[in-house]
Amino acid sequence: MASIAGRRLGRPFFSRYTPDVARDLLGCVLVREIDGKALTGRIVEVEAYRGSDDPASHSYRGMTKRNALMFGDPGHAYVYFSYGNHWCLNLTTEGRGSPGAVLLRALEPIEGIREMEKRRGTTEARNLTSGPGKLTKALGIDGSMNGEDVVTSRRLYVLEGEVPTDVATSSRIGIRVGLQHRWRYFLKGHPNVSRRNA
DNA sequence: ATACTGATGGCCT
DNA sequence: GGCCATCAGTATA
Repeated sequence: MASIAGRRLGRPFFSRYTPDVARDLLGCVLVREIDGKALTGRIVEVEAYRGSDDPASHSYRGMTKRNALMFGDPGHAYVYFSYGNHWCLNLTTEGRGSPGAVLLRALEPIEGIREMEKRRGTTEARNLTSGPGKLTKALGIDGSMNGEDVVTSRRLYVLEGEVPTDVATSSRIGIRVGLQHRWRYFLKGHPNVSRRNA
């Protein structure tokens, strides 16, 4: 395995303006250790959600039981259940009281591909982790990971990667409000992003 | 290629 | 009760 992965991302990385954190997560490597195996993937698509004036963000209507992690310390996993079927993984950002999180939308599988195929029930490489619900299923991430501190955790963390050269932005996907913010960041033309166009 | 739709459950009004 | 930060399948072209 080529050593494209470096140090673990620390608290200061996540303690910044959410769109900046989102963009800088591209190229980094998400690591999930489960059952003695490492499942890893390069982050190729993310979205930023933040503040009380972004109607697309869970934090828009103030703190609730579900979204409390967005208001808490940066560098924690915020995992929520979506559409009755899927788990979505976010990493919290900014500082205590300034709500924000980055939704991880797609990975390029690196390590543990066989295991991911088993968990996803497909061997189609392009389809393995090309969506927020798909990547959590491939990596065995569910509500039990909610609140995990990715700065200290041994089960879930992020390593520095190569800084990508071809980053594109767009409106966020699957929402009907807050479209003015171009807070989706992805690697242009990458085969594992969740949508080919836009 | 795009378009729709059922599955399925928690959250919020 | 309505609305989702989704996905896989089916239908239509």
